Amino acid sequence: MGVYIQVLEDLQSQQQQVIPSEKLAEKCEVNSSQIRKDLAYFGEFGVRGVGYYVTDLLQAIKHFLGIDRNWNCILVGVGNLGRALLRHRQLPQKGFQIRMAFDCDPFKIGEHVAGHEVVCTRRLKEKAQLMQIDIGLITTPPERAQRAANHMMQAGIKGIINFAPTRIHVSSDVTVDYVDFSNHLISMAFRLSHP
Amino acid sequence: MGVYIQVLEDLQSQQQQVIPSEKLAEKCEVNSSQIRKDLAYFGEFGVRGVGYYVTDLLQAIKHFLGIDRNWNCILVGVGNLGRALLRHRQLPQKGFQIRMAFDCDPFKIGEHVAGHEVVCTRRLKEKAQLMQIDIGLITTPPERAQRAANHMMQAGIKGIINFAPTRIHVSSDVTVDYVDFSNHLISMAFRLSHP
DNA sequence: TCTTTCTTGTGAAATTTTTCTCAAGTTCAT
DNA sequence: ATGAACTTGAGAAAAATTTCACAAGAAAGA
Repeated sequence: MGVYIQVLEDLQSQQQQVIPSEKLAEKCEVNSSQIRKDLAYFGEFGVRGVGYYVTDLLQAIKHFLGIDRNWNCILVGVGNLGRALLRHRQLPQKGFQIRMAFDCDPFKIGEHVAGHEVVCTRRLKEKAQLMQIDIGLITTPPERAQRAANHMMQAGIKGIINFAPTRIHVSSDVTVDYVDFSNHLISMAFRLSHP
Repeated sequence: MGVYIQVLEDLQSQQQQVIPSEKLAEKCEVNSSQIRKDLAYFGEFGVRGVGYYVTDLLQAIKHFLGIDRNWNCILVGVGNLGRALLRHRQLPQKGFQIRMAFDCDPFKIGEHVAGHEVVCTRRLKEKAQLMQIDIGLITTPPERAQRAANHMMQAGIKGIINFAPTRIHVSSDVTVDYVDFSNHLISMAFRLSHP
């Protein structure tokens, strides 16, 4: 689904107004029926004999996905990955604002990264409750991930993205998503060794 | 599949010798039949009435996935994400060694990041061919991703992982994998807005 | 040895996802 | 107008994935 946005924004910046599912499929490297099914899922946006109006479609997809608004995020764990995310320009561009950064290392507390002061993780609840935070990003080492998740839950955060390579346990009203690049390398290793 | 490794390594470090699919399923948050199907796919590793021997299983999985060896990688694009990957300790630990780092920015060339000298991207072919490089990581801005891919193909690299948010075109003997965190944030936004 | 309790591996069933196909709507040249 | 060329939306078919259900093997106590 994210691919559609990527490709459509590209088309938009190239001033292309309309695109048929066949061409869009080519660019996204998927089957065109797939695209038509997906797009038909949230309304009739195509025009028969013509195709899809890029701008309208993009807006509709974004609305459907819930990214036609801003989302407040916080990050726990200011290591290499944490810093990369804090500095990543693409996230705010897509409506995901990292509002605060936390770490429990006294050497990091007080430091500034990409305009964010690093705050002690213990103060997460106190700080995060002042603002309505939607999403928490965990970029700690694996042994600290669960504690970070606990702090987030105490602050009422309902969506957690865990970049640490470990499972975490959360109450049933919290959604967790796991991200681990090593998986991509592993999958590549597998594909290269089974030609 | 990567989850299995994560959980099994955890069990191994806890000295647990045997685990039944039911318990493993719990920890991986998947169905136990699923696990048994997956594990049976590359041989009969379980023992009926007992379960799976953690160490043997782990070794078998790693062999099957092709990660019981080292893989030589290079990276193009020494930005925030590139630096995070270069410094990431987990990758070499799992057998993925980033051997060289390239960038086309004259200010970055010559700089050292986590023990890697940053080299001009134009010298990629010349440099990479000295060593047998298996996997190329693209962490450039999107507009430079295709060029990076071209350099990699010229150096005979058959596996590319593209972290840049754009599609790239490669010859049919090259495998590409796309990685984009914004997708995880988008998917989270979707789940939070459809409770 | 026999019985009870576990737990795997796997065929069958159920479910989900992907692809095929085509009627119906749109555009454009004539 | 009319016909030819396109393209969507959606039902049907096909393929892939996930789950169920249970025979058969293993362990342990009586």
